[in-house]
Amino acid sequence: MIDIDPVDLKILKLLKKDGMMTNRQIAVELNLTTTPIHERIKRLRRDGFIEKYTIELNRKKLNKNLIVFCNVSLKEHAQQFLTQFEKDVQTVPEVVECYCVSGGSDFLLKVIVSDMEEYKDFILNKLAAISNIGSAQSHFVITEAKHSSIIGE
Amino acid sequence: MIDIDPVDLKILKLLKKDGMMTNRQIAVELNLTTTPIHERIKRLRRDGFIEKYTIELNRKKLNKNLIVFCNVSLKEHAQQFLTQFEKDVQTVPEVVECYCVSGGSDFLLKVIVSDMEEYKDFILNKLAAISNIGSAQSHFVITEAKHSSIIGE
DNA sequence: GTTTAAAAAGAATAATATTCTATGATTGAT
DNA sequence: ATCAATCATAGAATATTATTCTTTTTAAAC
Repeated sequence: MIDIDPVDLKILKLLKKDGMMTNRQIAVELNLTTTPIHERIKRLRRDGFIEKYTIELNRKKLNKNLIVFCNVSLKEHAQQFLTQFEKDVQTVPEVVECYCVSGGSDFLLKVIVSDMEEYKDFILNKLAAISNIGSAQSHFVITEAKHSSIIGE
Repeated sequence: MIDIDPVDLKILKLLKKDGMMTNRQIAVELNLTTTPIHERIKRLRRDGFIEKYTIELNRKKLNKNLIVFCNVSLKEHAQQFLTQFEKDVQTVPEVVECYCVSGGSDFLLKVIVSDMEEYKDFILNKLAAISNIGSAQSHFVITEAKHSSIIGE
């Protein structure tokens, strides 16, 4: 696994900010021509540094205005139960992220819904439907104060 | 604020999966021609449903293999202290996300670093340097079991 | 100083986006 | 029921951009 150089890092930062930047725009920004930019991006994609191109959606416009972090503990902790929970959680669209964590609980879920009523439905009909749930503690997001990337802002 | 129709939603899902899909590819997928696809995407961008085009990076390749959720409580809770903390946290690159939450603590931070040593440095030299910190409790991510979008998988 | 390899430049071609105009369908009013 | 108006889509022409190939420059090693 070879490392990336400062030029690669600058390209990644620019594409993170705007994935539609043309090779020419990037080239101007970095005082290069389009060819090396094109070759570098090709390599960064081939080697997996860039996993994919995607879009960022506006939660509010799509009527998903409530974020809740939910700490879940299981009753049984044998491996089969842990992996079963991870499997079950895949099928619940409200659960956007799921982490197996150390500390107070077994899993941390990031849940995104439209409002409190939909969250109630999630807890009562989706989460409770999963077997082996011991306890669940909800932390409602009041403000999303920061949302950045692993490479700078 | 007008609503989006099922065709718009399908376009958003396709672009979420692959932001580099050409209008023609999307058109073939949805049994349309390139023009309506182009017009719809232009509208979805203009109206803010699509916030931006971007790339997804590979954490491990970039040597960011440790995710930690950190519950932070402040000593003082007057508004000025809350907003000051939110401001301070912006300058710390290791903090990728920051939420003001209800429940046990004031803030939930998502921290991404290369390893435990870098996390130690974050706690001792970055977080502790911020004023008004009452307590901080770390939850280390063992497994990232799910990572999806607000529109389906 | 010469050789070698890597990176970048330049130019030509292929693919795509973008715009303009035209057609068909739907809606609302008379 | 008919007409006008609006909207979504289609088709075609143009402008951008990506991509590839070849050449030139740069840097390092001997």
